[in-house]
Amino acid sequence: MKDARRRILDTATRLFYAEGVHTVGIDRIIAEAGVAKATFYHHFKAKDVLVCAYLTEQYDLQRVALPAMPGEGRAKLETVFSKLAEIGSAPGFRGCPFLNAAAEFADPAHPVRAIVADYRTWFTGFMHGLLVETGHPSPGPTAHQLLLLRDGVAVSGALDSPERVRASALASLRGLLDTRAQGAL
Amino acid sequence: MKDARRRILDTATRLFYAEGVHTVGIDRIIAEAGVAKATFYHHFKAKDVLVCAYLTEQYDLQRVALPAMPGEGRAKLETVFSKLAEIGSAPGFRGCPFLNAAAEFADPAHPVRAIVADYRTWFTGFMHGLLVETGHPSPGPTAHQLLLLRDGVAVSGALDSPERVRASALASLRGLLDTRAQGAL
DNA sequence: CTCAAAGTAGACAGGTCTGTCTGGTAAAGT
DNA sequence: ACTTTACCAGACAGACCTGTCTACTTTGAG
Repeated sequence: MKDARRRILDTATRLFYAEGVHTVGIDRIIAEAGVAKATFYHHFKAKDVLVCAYLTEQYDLQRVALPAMPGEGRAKLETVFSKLAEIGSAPGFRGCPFLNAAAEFADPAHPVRAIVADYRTWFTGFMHGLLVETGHPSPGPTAHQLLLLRDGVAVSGALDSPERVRASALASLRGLLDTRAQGAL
Repeated sequence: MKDARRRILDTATRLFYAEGVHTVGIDRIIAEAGVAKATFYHHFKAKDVLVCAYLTEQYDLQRVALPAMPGEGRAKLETVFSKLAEIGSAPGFRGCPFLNAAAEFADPAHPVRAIVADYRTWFTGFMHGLLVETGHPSPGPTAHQLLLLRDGVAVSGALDSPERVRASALASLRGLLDTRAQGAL
């Protein structure tokens, strides 16, 4: 079967996300994916490579899905955060895969951290673009504030009761966009 | 020496925070603390107990330090977030110990997660109290929004360049407090 | 048809981890 | 003087981890 690599990556995605990268071993992945160990190491030179492949795929998925959401400018911002809050309050949500992975890899020089940094840079730029569309007076600082909000939604969705997340996310978004105190102080 | 327990906890705090809980082993802790293995297991029945002691101590420290900060009501809120941003942009900052620990313990029933949940409940209540002092019209939802902001500051301080964190934290705080769109939508 | 690529099963080496245990020392209270 | 408590040094068991290896089978392209 040609889809052994696909099965490995799907299984790893499920287990890494649900239980963490370090706690899930290769033996578990190959057992649940139904592949032999040699097959695994044929497709992925080491476990770290698999972890990077997992995160890169998540990055690629978001990079396609978020810009494809409906709306323009401010409406799209509301749609994006509404969707983020919906995901973050859904059952099975275990936080942002990038934040969870970064917490498990303390070394900032690790390749995993580079992928996380790339994702964050991309997300901030995506926010910046939408803010420029709306004619926001300080898109740079505000884009970073929206990154903070995104992180808060992801963390709180994983750790707190999910009911409040959606309301807080949208209220915060409006607070950040409507205030007159945008700049640094 | 009676301070073996203290040395163990100090060493564990330093290593757990800097490198993560799972990646730091008992052997490493006892070596750097300069204690025998039997001494370690005399004071802490298991590694998990040490992890809980580490987090509980961090919780206790914050529970004392934050309310003791200067100011009243809104001024205290600004002081608190200013301090959080300062810590979050200092060298050596590796994120919030509670969030990092929670990311390493996927099981919500684990004792570590209970400590994290307690901390978050306490922090939200602390915010709520300060908001009530300021006469804020919707202290409940806003307190939760400030929890999200706190999470964002902690995460971004660990993963992004620290310069922007302080400005974003205070601008976001003002945005959340000054907006007219507080409630759920 | 042939042959390389991709697959299976599973043993194995070498390392790390937690937690237990033995054995002995030092100090401190009673 | 005695006994308990805390401490040190380090061996050890048992589990688990990653990554390599042998040996064999399947499959698909040329």
